[in-house]
Amino acid sequence: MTTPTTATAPRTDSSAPARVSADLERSLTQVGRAILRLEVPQDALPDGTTVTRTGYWVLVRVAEVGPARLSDIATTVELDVSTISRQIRDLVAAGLIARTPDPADGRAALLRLTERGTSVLEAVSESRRRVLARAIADWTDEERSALASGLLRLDAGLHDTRAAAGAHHTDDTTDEGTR
Amino acid sequence: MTTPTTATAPRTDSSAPARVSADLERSLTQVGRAILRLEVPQDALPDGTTVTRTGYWVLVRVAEVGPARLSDIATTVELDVSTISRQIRDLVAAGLIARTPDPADGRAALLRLTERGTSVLEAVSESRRRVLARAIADWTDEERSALASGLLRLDAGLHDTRAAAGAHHTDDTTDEGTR
DNA sequence: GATATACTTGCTTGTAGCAAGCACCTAGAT
DNA sequence: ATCTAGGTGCTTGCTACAAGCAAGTATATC
Repeated sequence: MTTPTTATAPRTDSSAPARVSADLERSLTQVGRAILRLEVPQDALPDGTTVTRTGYWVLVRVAEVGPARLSDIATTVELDVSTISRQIRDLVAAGLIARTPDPADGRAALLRLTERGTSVLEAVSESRRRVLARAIADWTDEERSALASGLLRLDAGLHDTRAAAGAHHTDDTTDEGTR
Repeated sequence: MTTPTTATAPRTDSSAPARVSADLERSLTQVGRAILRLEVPQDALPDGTTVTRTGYWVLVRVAEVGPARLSDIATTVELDVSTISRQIRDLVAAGLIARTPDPADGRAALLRLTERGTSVLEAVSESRRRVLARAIADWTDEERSALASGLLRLDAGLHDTRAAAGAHHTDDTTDEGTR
């Protein structure tokens, strides 16, 4: 890292842009792993409830997109329907999500958080925010919001990139399969 | 930790710090998922080689910490030795990592990248950087390096936080098990 | 009735931790 | 110097979660 930016590129072209790009790749990967691993402090949950990492993320999205069908949720979280199907199955069993038949389509069901789901989601988010808060305790407010907005923007960019790739090719470029 | 808590009640927040904190949690989780999912474009690899997400990350770290023992690598990537053991096993089988007996300790082996490992690592990083580059194509250099340094700093903070937690309790707080 | 869509389920692969085991290393007691 | 006890480095068996693809079922739509 270090990114001292001092002495603007003493070396050659491999300088600023390339290094920043490498730093980004490196730090994003690292932070990404750290964040994902940090997920879902179980002690923030009531009694016998258990929420997995992906389960948490699904709760977040269901809360955001309101009553929605399973396939819509799959789209917003960018995971396969089958993955979401199982997640929802478990969350429904845990009483965190309610499914009501879609009046407009007998095949589909509308999903929404239950009250319990809402409070569990809030508890988990709160707990995660606390962990995060500790990690950025000595930052200034500007630094924090700069990072937050940078990330939101990056996310949007990644999303667009992927959408564009999908549109052209339908295919892959790093798709998931990893097979 | 000097909670900002500018007067405002903890509940019904919407005050700047609280919102930034929520934005961060939200965007980090999202970007983290996106990044992890993006890993390892297989078409960037030579012939029949396959590298998994975690495998890539292990390569990165082995390259960084030079010839090192398995347990050291496990420490730097913050994963269980058993997980690393299997990853290394596969990477050795793929010819990307070489293990030589540690002259100082008959139980251990020193791990380092092979030439092939180095070039595979480079190819994958390069490819990932390209994807990333597309997502931030219209950013200014300042914005890019601001994000990169913010992330590096955040990562350091998370790392410290975790270290501190571990020191106190040995415990877990969200460890992996999620059982 | 034929085709398309919404969801589920079976299978496979990868990720990850814990626990138990084996091989080797280090020290202390004899 | 030797043997034995305990510690350390790594591997392996087991479990659980995560996620995609493919095939199936049920419902919609034409």
